[in-house]
Formats: sequence, structure tokens, C-alpha cells
Amino acid sequence: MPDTDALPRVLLDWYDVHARDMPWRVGPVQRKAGIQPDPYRIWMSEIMLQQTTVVTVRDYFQRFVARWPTVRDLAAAQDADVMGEWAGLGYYARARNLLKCARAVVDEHDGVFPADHAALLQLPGIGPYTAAAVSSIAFDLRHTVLDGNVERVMARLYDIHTPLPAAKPELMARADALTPSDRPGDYAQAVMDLGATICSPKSPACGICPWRDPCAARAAGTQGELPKKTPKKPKPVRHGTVYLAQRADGAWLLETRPEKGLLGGMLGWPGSPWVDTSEPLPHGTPPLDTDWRTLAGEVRHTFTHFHLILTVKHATVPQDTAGDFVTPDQFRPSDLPTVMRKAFDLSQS
DNA sequence: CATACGTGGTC
DNA sequence: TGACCAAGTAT
Repeated sequence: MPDTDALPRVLLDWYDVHARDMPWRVGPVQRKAGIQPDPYRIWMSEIMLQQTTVVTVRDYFQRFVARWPTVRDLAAAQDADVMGEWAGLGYYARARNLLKCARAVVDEHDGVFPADHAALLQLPGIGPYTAAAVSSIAFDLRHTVLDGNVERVMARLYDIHTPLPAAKPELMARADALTPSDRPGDYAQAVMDLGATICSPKSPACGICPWRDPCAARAAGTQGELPKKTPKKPKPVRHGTVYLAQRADGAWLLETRPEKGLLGGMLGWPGSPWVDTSEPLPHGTPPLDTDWRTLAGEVRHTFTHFHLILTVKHATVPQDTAGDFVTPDQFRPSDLPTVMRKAFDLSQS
């Protein structure tokens, strides 16, 4: 059994030297000099980092805080502007909840992020992990973060073979027992940095790990097979049709998708429902009665729980055609979610 | 507890 | 090349 009193100290010492630089992060040296993180930026980064890598988040974060420097700025933004800026980052419910949360902070908390874990948990898009991350990292309160990194580190440190998600309560208990009252914010970032860099999913760098000596999995040689996970279900393949209509002035016929469900609230091309490939290719109802040309090739895209094959139809229509056309000066292909941008790219090739 | 919910990088 | 994986949340 590792000495649980010494472990957090060892990790904090490692973090003092190896903390990675991130645009939202106040590093250990600055923090010791009394500089506190901006809760708005910590919250923003934590929402973006949900199921998303630091490398991907970095540029999105910079664009968001440059465009909306404070939570009040964000709360006052147009929905379509925020969704467009989020396009390509995925999990679009995060963007919808980002706006709801910003407006709740302004309306219910006088524009100031609450430090309290329970209060944070009441806000849209903030669950157990993010509430703990914001209260610890932004306010240096002692809360235990349990994300994918910490789960992996704990499973290895204590050689826990119970598969996820059943192992979560035990992993949380282990993580909580290690969380120190001194520098809990730096500790939270340190244990996640450790999981992201040293204690990685494949071929962990045990030789340079600050916790190599107390690590039970390393002693047992099981680090490569932990954490165990319950097998995933196979992804079905679905297919459908999308319609790209371009007016004489170059404007495109687009629609804002319904708030709920896949790509909710995002810009997209009109099209058919997407059905299993065991069924015939659906054509849906074309948005205009015109001469549609089927483009060569197809769009292939994989979502979290299914593969999609899209047939893309294109038409050039007269200037006086009625509909929600977006003019070239207002159309940014980067406002489209990736699957829709792939259809656009096919029409341009 | 299971499922829906994106995308890009990696091996 | 396809499966796995990433600082999870909502229902």
C-alpha cells in the first residue's frame, strides 16, 4: 500500500517542474505569486476540454475569449454566432449549454461565477467533473476531479481490475483520498497532466513517472491492460441524401437544425432522414422543385454511435427563388459542422 | 445503468 | 484501415 500522505507532495513537485503551458492556465509559479485564474476562462476551457484534446481546444479557446472576453459579453451574443464559432469542435450541446450557462451566471449570479461546487452543479452543462474542476482550479477549493485521466491513473496506481464504469465509485474514493487540502487546484491539474502525458492509455512512460515506485500496476506488470472497460457495441451504417441549392448570386439554401438531437442548433443542408443501410436510400422531400444533379462521390463520416454515408445533390436556381438563402458575404463554411462541411467541399471539388 | 452526443489523431 | 481514445453531460 502506497504512502498516501507523501503521494500528493511528490506529484506537486513534479508539476512545479513539468506543468504544461495552456492559454487558460495560471502556472504554479504565477499561482504562488498570488495570481488567481479567471473563473470565466477556466470554465470555458473545461467545457471545451470535455472529451476533447488540449491541442484541438487551444485555437477554439483563443477565438472565443478574443471575441467574448467576459461572461457578460458571451451572454449577450447571438446564438448563431456562438454555434458558428463552435462548429467543428463537436458535441454541440456543449455550445448550447455554454450560452445558457453564461446567461444564468449573469441573470442569477450577478455576472460572477459561483465558487461553490453545489451552485456550479446547478448550471447548464456543468456536471460532477466540471464543477469539481472549476471550484478547485479557479478557486483553489478542495474538490476531487475524476475524468478519464484520473480514472486511468487510479486504476493503475492501485491495480484495480474492475471494468469501467462499474469501477467509478472505487476510483473516486481512491482519488478523493489522495486529494490534498494544500494547493488542490494545482493538484487537480497535476494528476490530469500526469494521465495525459506520462500515464497515457498506450505504452505509459513508467520509467519517468513520479509515482513509479508506489504504482501497484507497474509492480504487477498490468499497467498496459488498465483500466479495463466493458466492450463497446458495433456502430451501424446509415445513409441519406442532402440537397445543396445555390442561387444565381451565389447564396446557399441552408437551415438551422432543431435544438434537440444530433447537430442540434447547427447550420446544415436540407435533406432526408438518415436510415440504416438495410433500408433503401431515402431521398426525403427536396427543398425545391428543380433539376437536382447527383454529385460524383459521397460523404463518409463517423459519429459517436454510427457511420454515415451521404449522397449529395446539387442545383443552381434562379435569383428570385424563395427560401432561407445565405448570401456569400454571410456564409462561412467554417460555420458548418464537419459532416455538412464535407458535403460542401464535395460540391466545390 | 445505458444511450445519445462529434471530431481528429493515432497505431 | 478501423478501432480506440480525449480534462463528460443530459436524460
